[in-house]
Amino acid sequence: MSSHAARTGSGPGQGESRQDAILDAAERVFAADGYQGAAMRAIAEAAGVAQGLIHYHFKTKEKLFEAMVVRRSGQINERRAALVADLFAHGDPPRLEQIVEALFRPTIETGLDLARDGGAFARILVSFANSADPRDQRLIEIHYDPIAQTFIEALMRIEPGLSRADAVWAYMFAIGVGMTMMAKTGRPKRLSGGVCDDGDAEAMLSRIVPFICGGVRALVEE
Amino acid sequence: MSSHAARTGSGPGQGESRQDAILDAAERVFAADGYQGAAMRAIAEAAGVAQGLIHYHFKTKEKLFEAMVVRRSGQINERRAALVADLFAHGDPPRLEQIVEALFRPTIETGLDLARDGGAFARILVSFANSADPRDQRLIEIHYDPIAQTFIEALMRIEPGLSRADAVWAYMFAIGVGMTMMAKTGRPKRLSGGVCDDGDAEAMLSRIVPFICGGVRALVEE
DNA sequence: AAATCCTGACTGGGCGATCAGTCAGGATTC
DNA sequence: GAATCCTGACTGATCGCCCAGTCAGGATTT
Repeated sequence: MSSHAARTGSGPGQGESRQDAILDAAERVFAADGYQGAAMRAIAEAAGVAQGLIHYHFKTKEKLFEAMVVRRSGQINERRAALVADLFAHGDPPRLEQIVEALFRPTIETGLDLARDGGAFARILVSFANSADPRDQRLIEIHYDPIAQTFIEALMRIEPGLSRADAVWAYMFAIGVGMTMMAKTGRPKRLSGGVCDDGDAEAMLSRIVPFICGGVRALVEE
Repeated sequence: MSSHAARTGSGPGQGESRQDAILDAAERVFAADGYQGAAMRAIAEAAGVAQGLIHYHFKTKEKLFEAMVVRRSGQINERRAALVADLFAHGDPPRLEQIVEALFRPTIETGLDLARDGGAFARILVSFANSADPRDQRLIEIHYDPIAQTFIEALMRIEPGLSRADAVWAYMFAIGVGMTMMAKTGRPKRLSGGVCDDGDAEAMLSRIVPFICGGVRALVEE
């Protein structure tokens, strides 16, 4: 019964390959248990494959993690870049609010519309974006610094009063605020007696966007 | 050479006890390797004690971690509460900027003036404050939610236009921005070509405070 | 001498990684 | 067209290592 099928053609796969199943499982287990806490055995079980197969395809735990990051960050950052490019493609310059929205929407939508992981990748992103570990920072540098520069330049373009240093800080702070949304700790609900829900991405965005824009404009005025 | 001395008095220790040495070492190792990645052996070695002694004093790894959190969060949050109380003790209401500064200064000063750990606890705080793990959230709830409520109420007092929900979000976002400072990833330096330094807490605070205040005021105006 | 502090050897278990071997099916040979 | 060869996907048992935690007993304090 456990057919070897899935990848029907001979060329580049179509349909859900076993490799994709492993990456999906890795996303869930890494999100739930952290990098160190995630066991290759647990990932194999979640993917419904033998543990050996993960090593066959990805060689090591570290490379599996990187492959997982590459897949999702590629999807998300291509979408982000496209949104920003669109905003500047037309005659009139975009509003700051639109830039900030372009920064976050792809992340939450990629986390949500796949649905099978419930924002698992976002949680992984939170923990390793904040890591000082050189291994994690290398991944950030390769896969996230380029899109960061795109946004930093976008900020400078529409807010000419912003120095490059200010724009870098503004970007970092914006990401920090976004972490609040992606971490999904449940703390806002606790602190507010149930009113605030960090599971409702849309409601959060409607607060995050004005908050960040207000912060950026305050830096401009300094 | 390796005297067993250290604790000179008889009662509750004065001077650096072995327990404190273990907690200091735990702070450094947990910060460097994460909770799962930190080995009791490594902590024992860093503290210069036998591994068995850690279990003698703290019983389990989890309880050691909690003891470490309790010690520092106690120091930091008492200072934070005192600062906020001071701000409201006098006739005229404080400025929003002063509240935000009271929120962060104790954390960076407790992280820095002990100097022996170079902000190790701040980094631990970042990783477990963002954790969705119930074990971590329980610690946050017990040791950080009360002071959070204090700040949320302070925000509402000086910005009457802020609803409770807005104040909770504002607090969460502020903490998110503060994470940027505490994580010390080195990313700002990379993104800015060396101009921005997340190791310079004073320089960061001078940007963080206006950014957050601008964000809060933007929420008020909505 | 009682109590507390402390050590270092030890244990069982879980870890990442390895590897010999199975299997399906495409290519090659006759 | 059938026997052979070959390859890439996959399994499950296994390895050596390191982990948190234990414990018997030595050292030190009171």
